[in-house]
Amino acid sequence: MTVDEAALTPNQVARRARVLDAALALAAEGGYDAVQMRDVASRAQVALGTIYRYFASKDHLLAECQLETWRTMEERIALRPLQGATAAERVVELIQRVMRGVEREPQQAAALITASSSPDPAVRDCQAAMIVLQDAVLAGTMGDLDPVRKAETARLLRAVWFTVLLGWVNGWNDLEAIAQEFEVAARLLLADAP
Amino acid sequence: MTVDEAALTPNQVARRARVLDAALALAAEGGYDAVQMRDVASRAQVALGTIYRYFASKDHLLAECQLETWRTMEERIALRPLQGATAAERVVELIQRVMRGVEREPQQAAALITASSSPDPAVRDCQAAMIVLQDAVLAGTMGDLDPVRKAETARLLRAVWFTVLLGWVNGWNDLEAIAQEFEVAARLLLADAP
DNA sequence: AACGGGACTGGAACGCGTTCCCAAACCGGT
DNA sequence: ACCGGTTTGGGAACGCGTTCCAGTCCCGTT
Repeated sequence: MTVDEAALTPNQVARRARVLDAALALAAEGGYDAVQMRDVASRAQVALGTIYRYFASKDHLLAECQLETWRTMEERIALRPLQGATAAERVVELIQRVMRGVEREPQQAAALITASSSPDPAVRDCQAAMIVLQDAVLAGTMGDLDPVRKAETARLLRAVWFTVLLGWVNGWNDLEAIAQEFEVAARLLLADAP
Repeated sequence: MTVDEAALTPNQVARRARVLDAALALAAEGGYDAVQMRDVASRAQVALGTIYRYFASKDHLLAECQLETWRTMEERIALRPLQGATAAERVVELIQRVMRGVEREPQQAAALITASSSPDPAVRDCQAAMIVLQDAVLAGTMGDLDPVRKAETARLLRAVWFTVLLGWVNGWNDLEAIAQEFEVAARLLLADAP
């Protein structure tokens, strides 16, 4: 099973990072299908089998990438907080900021989203971590509101967001529709929030 | 490419039905992974290549199954309408009825959900059809309300539903949590609806 | 009833994720 | 510097979705 366990030698840390970078690069170039494990291995200068010592599956590798990008996104949000006057405005602004990243590398974003909605059990922990992260960020932007309602609303908004993103990846709606649909949700759920 | 085009001979209709039945049976027994195209072929008494004349991919085959089950679900709803007094109650009742089917054949349901959230382009039409169906059923249960708001709310509820179902398939939440989460959404979105 | 073109069968073949194996390289402790 | 174990490299092998092919069957037309 994947080795991990905190205690990685510097070489191992570097290898792991090379693998993640290679996967991200291939995903950016050609999307999910272009991330082929043999190519990741050769681009990362690592043996194919070695990848599987760090990641349990292709989907796990990509989900780990996604988790990473989410973490940096969260930091960026913390550094430069959202400015909208109402909760609805701030939440919409949050989505817009994230969507800018998606527009920059659409194929990569689609690949990561595909992987992190995979039923592969190896992805579960990443999914759980991302859910916690997203709910926290969403709830964080909502100012002061009843904590219970804040948590509920965050979960609902995350559900809407996830669905429209997957809808985009799967080709039912375009990037514009994502923003619109999310705004509708924010309006309906946060009409009365400061 | 998949032959279809309405004009199927009786033999063809029967073959197609056998393939769908075989896929459903295998899915019920062992879930997504147990639906192996070679097994579907032999159980349906059809050559492997023939399946691909009717369905573009494994995911397409299963998504077509899912669409079928949704259609019959819709008919059943039409036959025995929902009884709750408020829109929120009816919507919750709707979900409960559907979830009863899921509980009866959990592995099958999980397999169909997995397939119909696949990025496989061959699945797109099925996804679009299911979205229309679900939105229509949801909007239909909501009594009289501003049509725009009804449509918006239906889309949001569908998003929540889809997300929690996928969460169940992927192992983040159990069947109980699905119902609860959906009830929260219905309460927040339909608090004031008759 | 004979004909011709599309559909079906059985099975081989291909692609890619994943697993396995063995020899070489690495790493912490002596 | 040496040793025993783990890890890595290189590459073959496996499983399953998908494609291809040659021969046979079905079905509407003449």
